Amino acid sequence: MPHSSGDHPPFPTRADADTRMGAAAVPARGGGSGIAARAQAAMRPAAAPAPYLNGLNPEQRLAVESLDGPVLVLAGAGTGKTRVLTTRIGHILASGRAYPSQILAVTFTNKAAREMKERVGQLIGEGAEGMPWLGTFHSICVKILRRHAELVGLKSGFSILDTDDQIRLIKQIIQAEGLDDKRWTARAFASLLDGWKNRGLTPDQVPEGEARAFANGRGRSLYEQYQERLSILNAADFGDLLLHVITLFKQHGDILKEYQRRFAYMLVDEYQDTNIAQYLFLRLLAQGNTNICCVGDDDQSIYGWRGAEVDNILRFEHDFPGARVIRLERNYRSTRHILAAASHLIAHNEGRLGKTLFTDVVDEAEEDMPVTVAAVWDSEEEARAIGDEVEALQAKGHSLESMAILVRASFQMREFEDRFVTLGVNYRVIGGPRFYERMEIRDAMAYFRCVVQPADDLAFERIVNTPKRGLGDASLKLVHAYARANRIPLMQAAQDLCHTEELRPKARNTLRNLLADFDRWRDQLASGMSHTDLAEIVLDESGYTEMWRADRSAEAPGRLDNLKELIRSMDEFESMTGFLEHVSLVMDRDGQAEGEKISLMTLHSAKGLEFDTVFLPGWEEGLFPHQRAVDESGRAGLEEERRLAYVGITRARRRAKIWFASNRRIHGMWQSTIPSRFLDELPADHVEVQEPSRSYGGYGGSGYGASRFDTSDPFQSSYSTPGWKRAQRAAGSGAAGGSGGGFAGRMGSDERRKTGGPRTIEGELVAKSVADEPSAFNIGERVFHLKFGYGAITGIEGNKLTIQFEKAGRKKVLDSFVERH
DNA sequence: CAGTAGGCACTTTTT
DNA sequence: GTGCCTACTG
Repeated sequence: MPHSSGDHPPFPTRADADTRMGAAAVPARGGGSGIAARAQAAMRPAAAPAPYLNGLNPEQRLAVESLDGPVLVLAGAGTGKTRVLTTRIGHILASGRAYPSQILAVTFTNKAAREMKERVGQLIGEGAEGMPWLGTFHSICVKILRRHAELVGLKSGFSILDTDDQIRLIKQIIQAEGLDDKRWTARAFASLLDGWKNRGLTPDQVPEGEARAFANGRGRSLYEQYQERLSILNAADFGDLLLHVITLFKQHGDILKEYQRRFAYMLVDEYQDTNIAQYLFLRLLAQGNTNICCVGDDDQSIYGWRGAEVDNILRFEHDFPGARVIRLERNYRSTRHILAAASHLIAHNEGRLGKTLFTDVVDEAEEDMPVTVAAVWDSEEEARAIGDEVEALQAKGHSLESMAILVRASFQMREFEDRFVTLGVNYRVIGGPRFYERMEIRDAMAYFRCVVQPADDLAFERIVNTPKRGLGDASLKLVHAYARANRIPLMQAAQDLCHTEELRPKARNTLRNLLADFDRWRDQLASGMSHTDLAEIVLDESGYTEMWRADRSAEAPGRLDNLKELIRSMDEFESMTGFLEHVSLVMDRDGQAEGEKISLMTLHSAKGLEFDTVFLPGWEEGLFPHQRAVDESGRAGLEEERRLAYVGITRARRRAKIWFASNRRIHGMWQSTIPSRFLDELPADHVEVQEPSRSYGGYGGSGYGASRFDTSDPFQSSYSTPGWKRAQRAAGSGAAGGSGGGFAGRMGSDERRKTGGPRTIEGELVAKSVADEPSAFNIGERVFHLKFGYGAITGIEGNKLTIQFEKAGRKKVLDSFVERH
């Protein structure tokens, strides 16, 4: 369908209005009933161009209308990506090209799936139910697998293991192999396994070298045993959901063909986050039908560490011959300063497709604010200063909802929480442990699983002695051995053992009672009791609720609340089984929106969100970019950190405020830090360096730190002057003053550490936390420390010193941060 | 078998 | 500094 350039306004006002109005912490919603009505109108036969296309800019429109063949939409931050996706679906439907059931639309998270469902629903004017194949990779794969489970060695009712179950299962296998489970931890193997599955590797496909590297060459055999156990348990882990489908497609061409035929159009959101397995899945389907549209932003790929392959998006044109690449570069979210800062920063990455974002967004209410960078003495002052700014903005009438603090690592959150509690500022932490990952919820779920699936060994193990019933290791070992010997589920083994003399009478009795309980609950469920009532009965009669009621700890009441909430949420499901399936796939819970609050989260969980004001604390070498990312992944790691910085800045609509501290407590020890290299990479024209506040120097301005600090770090003193960039570069090549640690070659090559010598790669600035040599200091020596001043050494462990400071009290510090006096 | 003390490690997180 | 896991002891 040819499109003329005259039938839409040059500047799409709708999306613009959306970003301007929304103060809420959610992506701008597109359209309302108006669009729905227009979409419906569009479905009537008419010669006029479909009205739902009206608000789109030329590139967006092209992306919506290029329906045939592979399309890659490179959508920069804030360029209306979701809108394109949903409108494209609407367009496919409205133009009568396919039925809703013929469209495969995959997202990464349940949240994204939900949002898309909602928006498509609005667009086409009907409930979300019309799109059975809109969902996450995992939920779609489960749907496919349930139909063909037998072909991959499962039964259709297979259960899905969560990470917890997975770890416990691996631990059992490692122990059964007689391996040292401290040297070869279950956690380590789990992540190895995860990596393999992310790459679509079945046990026989794991490269020899990698398989050998674990447990003295037994990696492959462990993987095989693990899969065998899963098959016996009739269970699959998250990785399997994709892997099994890939195997299924590869081994059964007829089935693959069926799905290729079924999916007339395929859409993929956040393509830069796909891993190899997901890529293979798409690739197999796209072999029969090339109408695949992937939307993503290579600059926002921040999940490489969990298997995402930026390469998937970088290689798209190669992988899908004849692909059309459409760039969305008009940004509807941020002011020019924010966009310029982000673009300039990300331009330092090499491995990218390259986009040039531009914007017309202006903040009329205030003068166009440059991105600000502010220096503070330590993390405490950072929290104090940001708290002050939050209150100042609030006083000017800005809502807390429009602000967010984005940190690199969750340990940074605590100080802000403390500060907000003190100030009485309402805050909300986004991310963190999910509802269904809480201990009490998992325990409760395990009870339910045992009722529904008597063969669910992992669930049974979890609750057999929770609450404490006196069924300890000894008794459990017997049950285990018996179950394994007879290849039967644990519960059945327990049943059998109750009729023998092997168990101690007390344990036997307890066990018999527990099994009788489960039998009774099963009967009740079978005889028509509602699953919510049963759930309540199970938790009460098992003594589980009582356990928490009797618990005196602070969390106990909250846990009881969570259990109530769990039971309440079961109402929405038809059966216990339906509920369990939902929970294993949808591990999140929305809600908690009440009240006006500032949001506190990691940079990772901020992706996809936007706020008027974004605070970005902790821009220091070692923390951001994180030392470990650089150490473990070299240049690639650094580039991913930079993308994270890009994501952080581009979350801001109006104000982006960056902070760095000169001192931070890491692993319980105070360390001097220097500003992040990312600060160097911001364009001076769009950045304003804030003068250090009066409190700079900490300790009530006693001054002993500040004066010393100024002279000891050339970069610091010059940061607030126009020549700050040059000054910092000078600091890079010259002496690093007393701030400790070698400062070798900022932005060096990505070569791994040279053999021998101290670790000084890529501007290693965080001192080593392990001692290579005995400390040069002695107990009793008088020393000087930048942050704490003078003190005497009272203890030494390697390079860690315990010092009694004259003003600051007793602290543990690294020896490289003090000097003799 | 259960409660407690010392040891260790500690980025990011979805399904 | 703190939380979590393990090993020891009552």
